[in-house]
Amino acid sequence: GQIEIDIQRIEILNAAETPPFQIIDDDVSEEMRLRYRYLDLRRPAMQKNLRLRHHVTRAMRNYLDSRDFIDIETPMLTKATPEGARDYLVPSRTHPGSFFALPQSPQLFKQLLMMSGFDRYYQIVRCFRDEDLRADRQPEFTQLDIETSFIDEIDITLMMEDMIRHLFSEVLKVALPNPIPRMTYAEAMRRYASDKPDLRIPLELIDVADVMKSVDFKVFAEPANNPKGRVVALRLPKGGELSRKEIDDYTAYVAQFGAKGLAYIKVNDVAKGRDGLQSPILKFLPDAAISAILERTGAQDNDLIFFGASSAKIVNDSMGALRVKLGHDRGLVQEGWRPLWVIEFPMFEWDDDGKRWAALHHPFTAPLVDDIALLETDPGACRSRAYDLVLNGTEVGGGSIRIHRQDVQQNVFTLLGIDAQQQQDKFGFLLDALKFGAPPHGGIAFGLDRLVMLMTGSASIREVIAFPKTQTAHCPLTNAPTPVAEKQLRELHVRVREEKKA
RNA sequence: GGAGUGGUAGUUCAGUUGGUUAGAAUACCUGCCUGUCACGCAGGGGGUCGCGGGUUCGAGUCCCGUCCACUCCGCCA
Repeated sequence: GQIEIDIQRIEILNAAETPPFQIIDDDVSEEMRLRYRYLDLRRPAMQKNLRLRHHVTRAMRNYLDSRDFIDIETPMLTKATPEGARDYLVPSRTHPGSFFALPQSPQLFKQLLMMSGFDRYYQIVRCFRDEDLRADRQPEFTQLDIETSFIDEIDITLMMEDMIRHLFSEVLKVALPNPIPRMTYAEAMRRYASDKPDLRIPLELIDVADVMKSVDFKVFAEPANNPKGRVVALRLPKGGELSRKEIDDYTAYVAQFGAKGLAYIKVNDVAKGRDGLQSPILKFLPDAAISAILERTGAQDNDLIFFGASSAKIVNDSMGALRVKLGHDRGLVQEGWRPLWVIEFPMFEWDDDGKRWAALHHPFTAPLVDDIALLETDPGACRSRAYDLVLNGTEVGGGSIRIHRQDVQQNVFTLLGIDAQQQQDKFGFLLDALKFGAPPHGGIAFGLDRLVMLMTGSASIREVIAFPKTQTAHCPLTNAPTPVAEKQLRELHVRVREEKKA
């Protein structure tokens, strides 16, 4: 009611129908919002999100341009890769029976550009992965893709964190830590059971396998004595307030990560030792184990101590997730921005289904110089020159120094179970290029959608993408994907199986 | 592929142990009011209770299947 308009003349440029929902109201279902996305985008919150996204990409370009990076485009129609995510395929009209793949990332092209002498490349580029969706995963997403030559992991991460600080300072007027702290993968897994720890949550896991080795409780003793097992304690301050139902709900929560149960000890009066505790598992634990647990966790009156005991994978998956859930449920998440570099990832992880080693990052990642000998002797212990940038528990970027020597690249391919013939078929062009004086190089890719999601305080990347897809990778606005005319399919030499037709 | 939550008027939702004609708010339509600005007043229209099947004398409600949306697991080099 602050502006009064005295109308002299009125001309109707276009009549508007009543919208299907009240645009200013926030409480419309997401289904409706996506179906009428063009109306939804009128809302101030969405206008703000997309403008902030623009400010972020502008600040990225300004920063990189001032440091002599150049923006080079790479193909959208490219080659299907044997590893990694499922590809989106595009049939070729001119090559019957052959298909392009949309890029999962411009990884190999940007490495080739290093071999071409473009020693500072960047691109804000769409990537495609035909995998199931999540709140922070869309089948097409945007990344800031970067590659540089003659640089090591220290220098590139320092430059990149400087860029991220620049973004936050320019766009949000927020000063991020300088330097951004670094933590090895091993330490992150040990303390947080996660390779992307949310440092805002002041809860840590404590290893207790050593005191559980001889307890008369198989659930703890078996993994405590198994080299692939892990036994941890997680102290929840004031956790004594939890009801039986809440504890049952957490047990169900960890079950989805494969945990068979969730043991706990309620600490009523720590000064009384065993008598001050309450737990179904107390009878299995000798006094030495109990005092070690209380001491190491720093237990205080009215705390609850949870236990995870199983294979290291299940313990890490379940207790790492429980730590985050408890942090949110109990209001323990601290305010602010807690970026973190996670470094020295393992090169490989064992793929139980395929019975082979799989690249943790990607097959072009260089091994840590000190660990090169382990490639031959103990691949599982070999660390890589990979680094991830984690922000408040979300992976916002990841990269590595790459392999620039053909023989090392071939060795890694072989270790990954890619035989000589496949190496030539799938990556022959890379192996050839590495012969002609490939410089040492490395790079990183930041997930633009996730970064902007965090910067806008959004719960999903759909809030920062103008026209996102639903969980079934469907677009409610255009109804894509749709069947196509038989004529179109014939031109593409594609036949659709009858039972799959609508 | 799996687990969970939800699907009822244009929209957002309520709907009890299965029981008469499925409600509210808002939006919409008509009339009145005319210094309103979330106007107000009076009246009105509007429902395949996601879809299909079953149980029952009777289903929005119970059972089975299925589709859609969301969250998560698997998956995401």
